Amino acid sequence: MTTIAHPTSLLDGLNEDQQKAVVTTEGPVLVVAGPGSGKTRVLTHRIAFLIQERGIRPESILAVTFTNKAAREMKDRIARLIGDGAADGLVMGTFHALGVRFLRQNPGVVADRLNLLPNFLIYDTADQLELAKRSVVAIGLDPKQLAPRRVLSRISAAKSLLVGPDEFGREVETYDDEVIARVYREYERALRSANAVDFDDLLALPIRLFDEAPAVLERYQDRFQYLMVDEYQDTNRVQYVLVSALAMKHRNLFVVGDPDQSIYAWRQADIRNILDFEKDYLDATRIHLELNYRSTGRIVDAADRVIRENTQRIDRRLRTPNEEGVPLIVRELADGQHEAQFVVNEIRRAVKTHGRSADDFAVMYRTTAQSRVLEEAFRTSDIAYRIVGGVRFYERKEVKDVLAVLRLLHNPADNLSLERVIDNFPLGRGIGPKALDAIRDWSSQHRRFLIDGFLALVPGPHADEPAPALSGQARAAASKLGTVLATLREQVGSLALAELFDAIVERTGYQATFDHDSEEEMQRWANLLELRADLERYDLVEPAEALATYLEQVALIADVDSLPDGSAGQVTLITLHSAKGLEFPIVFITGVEEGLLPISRAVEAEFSDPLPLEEERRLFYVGITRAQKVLYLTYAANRMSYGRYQSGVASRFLAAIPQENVRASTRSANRSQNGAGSPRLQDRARGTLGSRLTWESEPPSREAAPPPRAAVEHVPGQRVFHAKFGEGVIAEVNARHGDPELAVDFARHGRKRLLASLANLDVVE
DNA sequence: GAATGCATGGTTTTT
DNA sequence: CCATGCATTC
Repeated sequence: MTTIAHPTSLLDGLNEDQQKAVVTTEGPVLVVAGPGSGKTRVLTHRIAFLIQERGIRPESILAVTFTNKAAREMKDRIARLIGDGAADGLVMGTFHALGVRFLRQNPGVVADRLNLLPNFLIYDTADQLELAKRSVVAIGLDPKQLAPRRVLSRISAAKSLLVGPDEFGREVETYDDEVIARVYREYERALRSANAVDFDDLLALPIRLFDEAPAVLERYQDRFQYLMVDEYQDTNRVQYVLVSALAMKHRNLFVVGDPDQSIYAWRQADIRNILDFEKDYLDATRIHLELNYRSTGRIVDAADRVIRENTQRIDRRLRTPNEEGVPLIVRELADGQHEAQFVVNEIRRAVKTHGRSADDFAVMYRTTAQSRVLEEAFRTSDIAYRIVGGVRFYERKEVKDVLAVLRLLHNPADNLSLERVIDNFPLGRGIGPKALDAIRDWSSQHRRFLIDGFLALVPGPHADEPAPALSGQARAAASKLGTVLATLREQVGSLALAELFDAIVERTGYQATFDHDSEEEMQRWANLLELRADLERYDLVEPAEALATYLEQVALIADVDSLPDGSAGQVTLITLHSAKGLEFPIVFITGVEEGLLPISRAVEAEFSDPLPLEEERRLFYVGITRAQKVLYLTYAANRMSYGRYQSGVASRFLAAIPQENVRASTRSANRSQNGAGSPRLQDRARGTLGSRLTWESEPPSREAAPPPRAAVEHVPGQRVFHAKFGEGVIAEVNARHGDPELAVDFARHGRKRLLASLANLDVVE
């Protein structure tokens, strides 16, 4: 082949192992790729290589990624390698997107065998929870006794293991199992009667589809000659079965993963999938990518030392050709607020003095709850930031409300959405439980959808048809709702989505409920306008298809998917889980404390089951290895949880990091750096004399609490930070009595008058 | 049927 | 702390 004499540009700049991974196109291949070892590069170059050098048609290639964002970026990179359009037809996406695709492409079989009509909806986590709750009630149990959340996680786990309600029922061991089996059965029934699927179904139903119609599977097996799966260590049983089935014919299965980055065992991810790959495929080629090109020597070394403590791993050493870099910065802060302010200050300093851009930074944390305090600090600062996850846009009440109407219009079987509309829209007023029961009776009697009961009450040509037994006010209210829904339904397919949005918020009276004088409600309305803008992007889509396309896109969107691919000039606030696969020049990992990282549940289980603790350590490892240049590790001596301060200690994980790689500083070092030494005794005396008011936001533990300090020279114009009020600017200083009284303008709380000795202000900058 | 107020329990992590 | 759910009241 000519490619040997003239090495193709697709191999340029790749090391020997990476090249091998690219050119080994035939047969099963396992790539064990450490963090920063260029696996995305290998994947993109390999796909480009298959198309350009091996002449494989793009539509014969299937690549599964962990997020839509990863898919998008890889497609872009491939286009850059071999030109726009050269990879058209390549199928690349998440497992869930792939699952939907299989279901959508086979509407006949899906309807006949799986009982799903083509307009089926994908229920999100909140919908699932609601459905689980109703299922608990439906079988005559109390959701307070049997937490829907727990039931749901059991159901989800079962589905991930391809265990249906029947099999689950057959294998019950305890009474608890038995009850859950009954809920599971009801949950499935309700889901199907709503013509809906949940996330787990997107993976499990394609497998049932293939079982029911082997010809369909064969078609895909024939088509996808080359399969690639990224993040293989985080696949679960269903995903494993799906991949195995698809790859069975051509056996060109290329999987990439890193057992040390397996962080989804709680989601039924099974690390054995990657560990046993060579048992499943005896002729597999194994390639190791161990050279880390991402991080400095000190960061790589720290990561290596940390992960080395795990027992459940293949021994290997992470190395880097990169320079040693600067030491890691480990810092203890007084509490969560100070931790957040420290992060903000460090970022501001680096931006000002080192010319860093905000998007060079990521702030990571274990639990989403931690993002609150961080956000507060960023909000009162002048630094642009972005939170990945948290309260998801599509989960906001007002957004879900309008989406419920859209979903109902698309899928009239969606009773959950209909009831949401009744509960939350002005139009639903006057329709109470009694009226709803009557309509429900009618619908089951006539074997019609619930929504049809409302439509049957609409005055007009069908007035002679049987209608639900309602009278008076309830009838009038239901009829009115029916009329609006009927009108809206007629407009689906002809109106553009944004216009449909307008019709909805207007005709249902929803828009009128927003109070213009309430800042909060105007924010909600702004959210809806954002939704409207989102809908406008579908103007180019065929109106008949637009609604279906939009709803599907909404359902499958992940938190990180909304992260712009390029730079946005914002600091990224993100959970450690979501950060997997990303990289940033400067990373802060916050809350590196016992109970948080590792999370308390893992600590509690430690002696009976060490695996969760090891997963926590892998999570920390994932976080460390996101950093390219600078890594900060912070923890707080006191942290607020459930409204109370609890004192904390540094995470055991920190102990593994060699001291010579660290520039540590204790809280007191941190303090004295802030100017003046600390005349603690005096101040403490004054502090106890002072009113409780100024102390209320301080940790109750006097020992652990930072002593108040004075002697910091305060001047007007100075930017300061207060644990409770956030950032502010000093407006006046009145020093008549030795202990200066300050007037501070806080961004969020307006002007406050504080005594310098008690306010415990940190000077910003 | 809606508005208000109190009690309760919950935070791991996400497609 | 907070969000949710239930009870009380009108």
